[in-house]
Amino acid sequence: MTLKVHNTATRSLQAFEPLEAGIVRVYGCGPTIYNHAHIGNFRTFLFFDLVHRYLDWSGYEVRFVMNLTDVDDKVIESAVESGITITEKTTPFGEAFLADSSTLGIRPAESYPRATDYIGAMVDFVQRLVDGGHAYPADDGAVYFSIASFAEYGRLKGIDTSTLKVGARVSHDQYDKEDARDFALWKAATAEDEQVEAAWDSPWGRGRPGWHLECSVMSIAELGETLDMHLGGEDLVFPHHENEIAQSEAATGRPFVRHWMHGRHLFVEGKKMAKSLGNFITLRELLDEGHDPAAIRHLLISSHYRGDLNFTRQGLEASGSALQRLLDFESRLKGLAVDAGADPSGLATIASEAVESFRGAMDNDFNSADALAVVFGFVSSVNAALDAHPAVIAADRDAALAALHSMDEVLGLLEVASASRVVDDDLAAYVEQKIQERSEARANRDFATSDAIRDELTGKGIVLEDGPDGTRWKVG
RNA sequence: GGCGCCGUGGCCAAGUGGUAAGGCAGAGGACUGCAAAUCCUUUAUCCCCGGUUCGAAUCCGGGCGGCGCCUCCA
Repeated sequence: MTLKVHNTATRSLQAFEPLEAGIVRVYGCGPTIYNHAHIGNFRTFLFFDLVHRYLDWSGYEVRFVMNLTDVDDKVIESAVESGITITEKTTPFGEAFLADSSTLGIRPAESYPRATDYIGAMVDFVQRLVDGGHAYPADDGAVYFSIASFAEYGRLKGIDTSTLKVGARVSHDQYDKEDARDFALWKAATAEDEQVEAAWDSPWGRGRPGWHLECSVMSIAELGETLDMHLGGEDLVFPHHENEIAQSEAATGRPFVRHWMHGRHLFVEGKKMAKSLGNFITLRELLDEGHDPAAIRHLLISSHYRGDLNFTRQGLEASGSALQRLLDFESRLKGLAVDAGADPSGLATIASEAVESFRGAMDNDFNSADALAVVFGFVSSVNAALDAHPAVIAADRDAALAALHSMDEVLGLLEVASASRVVDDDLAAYVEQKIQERSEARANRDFATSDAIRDELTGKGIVLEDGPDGTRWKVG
């Protein structure tokens, strides 16, 4: 059993092996924080989370770093419009992003470096490239990376850069590049940059870093010159990651990334999510509509990260139902009566087989869809076994519960669901008391009273389930 | 124009050579005072046409349909 991951650079599955045994260095390309992240962004970040959690679950020491881009064209433009500095613009959105991530159960990264905290390192990096003949200052005050100096350029995307339709969609007339394909490492500051405090001193005058530069500099600073994994959305393959490889390897002379992994973009109601289509959906909107964050998490990980995923309200409802099945199952196990003299139920075997199947699914390039199927197959098997064996020994019950929770350490579904379903003690006590009253009524076959109590609780969002061992309740 | 992806039951979605996981929804039954939860049964020759093979959803060729990147973008 070994973990196999899809590497964009080779377009094939490769056995994963970290550079340093037992430790995995992962860098994820994070969001640009000039507005709220949308659920498409979160599909990608949930993919990162699956990688993060599964590597951890597999026993690796995971060093996971994700940047927050706080200076680039969009940030500056947005700050100018708002009449504030880039820091004033990005600080609240950075906080909102981390809060949203937490709501979805995304595990915190080891650190979230921001570009503006690494300006000095970026200047040094650019200088290093200039000194090495891989970059040149131009008359327009910018410093460009010379693609001609890096023979491997285009390898990641698998393109021959000479065939690029240069200038087809972007005017290059305004730049003083030696080669139209060259990209900016450092840009000269404009009046607007100065206005929003997005300009710094450098050997080439006042300016600011180019977008591609930050990831190289920060990942190397935080994790070293060679990363085990570098994650991002599919849109970043070219030119962003291609440029990162060029500048990083040109500067260090070492392989930059061992495994490039890219997640597919989310669709919404059958269409690409785009501002022009007006179909951007933020997490906050969905929560305001009353959707459960755990159901959102379920939907966003219910398809393999490299496959298509069309986000629909209907699908979200289905995910909510699926999640409820999981919660009911957990509740059934927790409330299970144990009997030291019970016959063998086979639960321990079912549990260990499920965990192994789960491992197999996740080892296959983090196939969360398959892993989810394993979990639900496990649920069915155990439910059937429990129907056949009303009482089990404690070890069997504990094995089943442990397996469920172990798999959930990776999927994070029950974890998120329980976090959003905390019931205050007063309500819990009230419900317990009502259930007691209802039990007495039922014992007297006073079903009118019994049903009245149940209806009242239903009105409060409490669902009752009568079983042989008493009445269970849950937040519906 | 270049590079690439996808087309599996009503909906969603696994499955890369041996005769189709899982979720949701639907139907029938069991259980229940009635429910809920659960269980059982039930719904697919995998877009089409050829080819390779003892055998293909899975490989090859062609076609039809949908889509992505090549530009800031998760």
